[in-house]
Amino acid sequence: MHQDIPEDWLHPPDLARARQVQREMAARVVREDAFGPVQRLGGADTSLDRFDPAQRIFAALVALDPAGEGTGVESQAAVLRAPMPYVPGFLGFREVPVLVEAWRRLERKPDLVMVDGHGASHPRGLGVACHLGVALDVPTIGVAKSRLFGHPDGELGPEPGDRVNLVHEGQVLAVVLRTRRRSNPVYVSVGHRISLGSAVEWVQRGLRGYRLPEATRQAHLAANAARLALGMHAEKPGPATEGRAT
DNA sequence: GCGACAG
DNA sequence: ATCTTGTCGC
Repeated sequence: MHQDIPEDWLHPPDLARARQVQREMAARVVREDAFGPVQRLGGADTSLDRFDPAQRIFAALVALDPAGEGTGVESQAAVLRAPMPYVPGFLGFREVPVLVEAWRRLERKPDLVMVDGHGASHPRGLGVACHLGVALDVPTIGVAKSRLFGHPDGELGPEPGDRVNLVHEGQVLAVVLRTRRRSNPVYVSVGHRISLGSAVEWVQRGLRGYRLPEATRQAHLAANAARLALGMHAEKPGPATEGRAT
């Protein structure tokens, strides 16, 4: 029922092709609200150990009740060998494949997903949040903890709720949002099938007293837990080292 | 040529 | 991204 994802969208042969893919996929990003009632809010994040000789990346996809106090409804994890090293601007090619695997394991798919990382606030308009959203054709929001591209419009106020636009050549790429007093801001951007205004609203609505919205916060904890749990098993160096989790 | 550079 | 307890400040 779900179309297959083009091979190059997940595993381009080289960086030149990857860059080309990003431009193609960026053209498919929908920056308007295109989703129904959010009965389940998703959170996506990955975890890894720099020194893992197996180069594994653990992913977690969690589903929460948007109105709940953070109680996760479902959580799925997956692990894959890193397709490529980390290169700023190409994070999607490292994280999306394993995130897609975790997504497929969810029994019931979230209606909107908050991804840890930038969305459209990216050099070519395809941060990991857009990448995942377009690949799955699912509504996503990018919630990053630091800047990648563009510059803050002005000075950010100290109060929770204060915000400034992240701009580049007159275009608004994201909203730099103060979610907590005395905490660094988060960068909220369009992932897919949502407007920037709605993205910011959802992030604010998803806050539960921490710097990050509960969805990505829980995803972070789950990805970490998956790594610590599954990471104990001795990995086998095989030709096709593709693992699973749950 | 020199910085900047999500996770 | 991750290694890590207590501790200083609001």
